[in-house]
Amino acid sequence: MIRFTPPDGRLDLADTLDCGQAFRWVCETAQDGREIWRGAAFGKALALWAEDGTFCFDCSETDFREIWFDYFDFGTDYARLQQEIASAHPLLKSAVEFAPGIRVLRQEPWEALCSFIVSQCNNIPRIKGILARLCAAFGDELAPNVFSFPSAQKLAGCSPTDLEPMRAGFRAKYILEAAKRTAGGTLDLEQLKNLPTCSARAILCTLPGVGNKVADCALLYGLHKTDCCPVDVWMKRVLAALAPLTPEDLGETAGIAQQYLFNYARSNFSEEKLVKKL
DNA sequence: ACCCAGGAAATTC
DNA sequence: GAATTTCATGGG
Repeated sequence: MIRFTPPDGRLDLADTLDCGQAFRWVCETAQDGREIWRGAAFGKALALWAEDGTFCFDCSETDFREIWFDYFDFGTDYARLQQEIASAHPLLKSAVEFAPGIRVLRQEPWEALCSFIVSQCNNIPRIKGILARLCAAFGDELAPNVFSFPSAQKLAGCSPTDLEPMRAGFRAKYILEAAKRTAGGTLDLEQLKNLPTCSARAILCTLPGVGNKVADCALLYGLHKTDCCPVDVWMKRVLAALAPLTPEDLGETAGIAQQYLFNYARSNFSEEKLVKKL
């Protein structure tokens, strides 16, 4: 078990693991009242919780160093980042102060792409359900009821009928096509890291069912292209309040600013209230 | 029956 | 090119 305190002091498990960037972390309240988060990435399961002002990672030291340190982006100074983001606009300052414990995770590229293909025209509880069923059916059980995300190779071998029980609806065919291209080498997600963001986005958008928004999410959450700023319905509303500021004005970390804004908007305002406030 | 959901793709102006 | 309509599924 590893005890770790982020050098920048920024980490809130609930805000980070359940703010719409990842869909597979689940919280369980233990008998002693601890809130334990369980999940998996890069083929490893993890349980973690807050305790005595620090964080406990139930994993080996090797896994912490090689996987989880980077997954939680602990190498980045979020205190400094937040200062810059907040200075750009009063609304951004409010958004950062509302949930300063959010960090943008460095997830697996393939899982991020699949997850946001599923997110299209869908709601968060159902996105979670579809992905949980997908992983339980085709992933490996790494710990009791904790599964790896199924590889592109594994899913490429599936038929639409195989995916029916996942209840992904019309998105199932998009998953299969993305899996086939990735498994077949036509699409190399790792190599997209080396390309400029706009080139990588253009390649992702050649996938059926992938438009700018899904591509931006895959780039931000899966390839950590922090200049990518996914704009969904909530962001469109918030951006109106930032005008004449645009995502491009937010610079190299626009994607991280976006995460604070998205969370702030969804947590605080009903649609009418937000529109009214603008 | 009706409405919506972290959109995409086609069509129109 | 920007604005719009259509498409598409499961769950409440």
